[in-house]
Amino acid sequence: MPYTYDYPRPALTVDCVVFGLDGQVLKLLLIQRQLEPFAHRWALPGGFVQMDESLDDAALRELAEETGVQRVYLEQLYTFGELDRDPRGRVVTVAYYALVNLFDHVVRAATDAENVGWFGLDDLPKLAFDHRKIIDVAIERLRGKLRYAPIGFELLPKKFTLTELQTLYEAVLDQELDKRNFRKKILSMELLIETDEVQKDVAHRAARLYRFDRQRYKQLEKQGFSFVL
Amino acid sequence: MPYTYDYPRPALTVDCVVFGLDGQVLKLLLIQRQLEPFAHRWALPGGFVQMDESLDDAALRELAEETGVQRVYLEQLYTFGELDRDPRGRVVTVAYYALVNLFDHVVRAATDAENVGWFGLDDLPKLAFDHRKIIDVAIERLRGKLRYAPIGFELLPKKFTLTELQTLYEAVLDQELDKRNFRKKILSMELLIETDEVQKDVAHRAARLYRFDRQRYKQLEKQGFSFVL
DNA sequence: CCAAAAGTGTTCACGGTACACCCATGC
DNA sequence: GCATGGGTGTACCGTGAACACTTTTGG
Repeated sequence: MPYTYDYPRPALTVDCVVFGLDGQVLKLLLIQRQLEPFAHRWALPGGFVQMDESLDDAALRELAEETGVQRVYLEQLYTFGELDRDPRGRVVTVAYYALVNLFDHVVRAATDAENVGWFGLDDLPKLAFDHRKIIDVAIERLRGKLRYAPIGFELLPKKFTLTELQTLYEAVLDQELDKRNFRKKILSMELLIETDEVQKDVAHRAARLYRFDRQRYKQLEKQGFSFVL
Repeated sequence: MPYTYDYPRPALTVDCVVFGLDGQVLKLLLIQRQLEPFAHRWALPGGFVQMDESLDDAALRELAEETGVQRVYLEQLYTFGELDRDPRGRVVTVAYYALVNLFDHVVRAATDAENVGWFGLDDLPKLAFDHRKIIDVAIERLRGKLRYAPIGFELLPKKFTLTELQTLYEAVLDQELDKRNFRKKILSMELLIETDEVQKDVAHRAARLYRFDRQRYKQLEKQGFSFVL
């Protein structure tokens, strides 16, 4: 036990709230804990920050280790430091949220996770620690940010239809949107590239596929443009 | 050295970016460090998180101890955890930002601060650690939030004139606003209470004083109202 | 009576919203 | 040919933006 300090230090962890879109439904990626405390309880993927990695790196590492999810949009959410949030003692956690296309990521449990799974927001199991609270903060942040930043695209495949995009907005914001107005608005921003492909294997007229023009967004952003939907 | 752990732990600090309005100018509260590293260099008030206090409490305590500032609007900003941000080793800091009315707070240096002072944003001294970067993030956040939340009032005295309010917005957002439109907009929200007092000791027509109706805002907020200016 | 800032109304353009029908495709 | 979702245009209204003059007060 070679690690001694002049003053006591809280332990530092990271936790990840991973959102994924499953068709029409927004889901969350949870792991089932193998170890105490809260063994067998579902929880956010996360773990201790190591000395040789930044916080962002720690979040990415834990996510990959415990769930197999890699290369995701990740953003810091909030740092939770209440005194009683972990029965083992003082643990401060830096929470992140991530957005992924659910079908791009085959999840698999590993290290100290005995199981991994996607859960609908209205169907969450009982959670370890204060993870329920962290999730609530993440949902609030996602809702707030979706309208003012082009982050919804992270939840979709690279090529998507306008209806998929609209459905995503409706799912996250939990309100219906007018199809014509939605299309006019999003197309008028000129941030979507119309591909020459259409949907396959649908039992009706196939919809056109679009890509998000990230380059163009970055450029417009520099010129003071701000995304609003 | 009685504090021993199985694994190494980063040290955990809090730092506060305190904004204060000095007439027309937005200023920042800095302390001059007494101790190494960066002795005599200017820095954000802050310090180590203790085991028996939450992060918020730590921020408030450090602020009071080092600068004498108390009872402020305080909000968590971001957590900085790069590997090389402190020459003493791995230190993660949870940054906060605070808004105060500069004239309400007589600052005084104490504990490990050898000096305290207000600095205009365009007139900041060379800063310790990555504090310059933290400040940049705080400014960006303040600008972003000012238009979508009624936090500007925290920078003003309890009773203020509409011109003072407008000047504050102009100072923070760094853009001129039309007087008539500004007044129409802010008054139409019905969040200001017109007092029966006017300015004193001015060499021209005295302006009416207003108060922000916090009660009413909280109520409207519950009903889905959102502040936009 | 002059300087300085307070206070106030109207017009115009644009963007958000509401709304309904035809089109293409697979079965 | 029919069911299913894809795709489109227009009218109205409200809000944001532009803009200039009168009023009050102290010195």
